[in-house]
Amino acid sequence: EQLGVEPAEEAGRYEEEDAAQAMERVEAGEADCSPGAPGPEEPGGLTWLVPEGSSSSRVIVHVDLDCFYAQVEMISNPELKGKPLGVQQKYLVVTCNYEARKLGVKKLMNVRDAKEKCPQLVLVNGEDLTRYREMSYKVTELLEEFSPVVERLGFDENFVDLTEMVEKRLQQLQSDELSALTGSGHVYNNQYINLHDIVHIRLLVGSQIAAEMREAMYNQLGLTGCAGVASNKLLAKLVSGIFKPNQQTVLLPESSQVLIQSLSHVKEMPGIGYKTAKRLEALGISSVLDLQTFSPKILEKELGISVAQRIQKLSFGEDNSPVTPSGPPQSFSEEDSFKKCSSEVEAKNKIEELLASLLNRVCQDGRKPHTIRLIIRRYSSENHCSRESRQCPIPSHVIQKLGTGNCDVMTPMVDILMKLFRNMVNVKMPFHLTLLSVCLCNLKALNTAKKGTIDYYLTPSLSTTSRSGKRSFKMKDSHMED
DNA sequence: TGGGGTTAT
DNA sequence: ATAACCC
Repeated sequence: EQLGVEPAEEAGRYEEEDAAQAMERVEAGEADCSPGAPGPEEPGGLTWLVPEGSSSSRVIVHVDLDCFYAQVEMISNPELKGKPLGVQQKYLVVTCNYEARKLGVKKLMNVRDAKEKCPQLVLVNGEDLTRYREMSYKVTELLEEFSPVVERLGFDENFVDLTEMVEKRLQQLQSDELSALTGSGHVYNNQYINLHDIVHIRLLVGSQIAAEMREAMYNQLGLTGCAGVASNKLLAKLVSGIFKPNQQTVLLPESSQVLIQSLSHVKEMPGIGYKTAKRLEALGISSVLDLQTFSPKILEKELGISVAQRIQKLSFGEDNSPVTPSGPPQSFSEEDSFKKCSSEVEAKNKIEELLASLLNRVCQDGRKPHTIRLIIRRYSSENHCSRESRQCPIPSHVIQKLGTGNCDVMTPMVDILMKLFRNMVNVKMPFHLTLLSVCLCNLKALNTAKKGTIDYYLTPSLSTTSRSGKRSFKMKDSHMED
């Protein structure tokens, strides 16, 4: 899968390969992409080519795992490998492996339709996300080893800013190695590579790193995926999907217009969602070119200056948003959907289940949530996706009990949740819910406050109760609650 | 459409 | 608290 050796029309062939074969191809590729650059004279490295970071352009990689849930299931149970496999949540096949896709199964397909299309389809239940979530974080952690700036997008996608790493590698590069420099994977649009162009060079080095990332994912975690390398997140994401599965593509700047113009509708642009696409449609905007050429003033008036300016820049392939390190999660939530819940007792039982799982997760995380939220969805024929929520601070005495083994923290928290429930739902009237969700958020690190510091005396658990067992002075409640 | 996530207002 | 976006 060395640059330049793969004509686009051959890409389909790789879908027949298994992951191991494809990986072997990656390693076995022959150098091919050098147009025969002149050997730079300076023996020390390439710093002469890069005048003090004059190139402000970035190198971003988007890493996208192939049918992630299905891959995790096949690792859990290798007997599933080679069979058409779907992952089921309720009555939906939320994702499936490539065997199943070949037989006509699509993502988010109804189980009935899928079974009709593909009677041999093997289904596994994927409503419990625990193993997917754990594997997802292993991937992110692996990528963080390459460079700490990793942004998660869902469970199966990550952005990594490779700019600094590429700079370092270029400084290490001996000048005579430049003429032999080769990227890895496909070049979008089969574009000609100019090794005199520092931007090309940097992106090629980015593609080498991307290949190393995919290799590490396969060797260490057994996972395959795609990667896209480009100068910003939008383009990296768009280009990562060009050759699938288990392949990678680099976008050189001269082809960015070809890439974005290849989208058949503005809705395909990441950042333009369902609502915005509908509003654009009402303005007669459906293609990327429509959006590029639309009056900015009118667009600002219709969508607000923020959205208008952002999406119009996106339509030109411009995206200056940084890769924001995700770090640990901001919230933990568990939800369950169902046909009907119409009694308080029923709701309480479901809420207890959700909360019990959450408490395990939050306990493992180590940080403590300071806010709890209950979310419901009411039955209604039209507005299906609308949800309502109520949240409140978790009392500090409950926070302190979190993670302390046999202490019953369920009872006070269920009491809080049921108050939130009755605040949203008039239980004296008939009701019909189709979803319940509990979210623990506003996570704060454990007390690292040291004795003798201000923090120590302002930290209720340390300065009042835990030292002597009795309060040495009284804290104001307002300091102890959120 | 499921079972998650994020940020902006 | 909701609305938009992402998977």
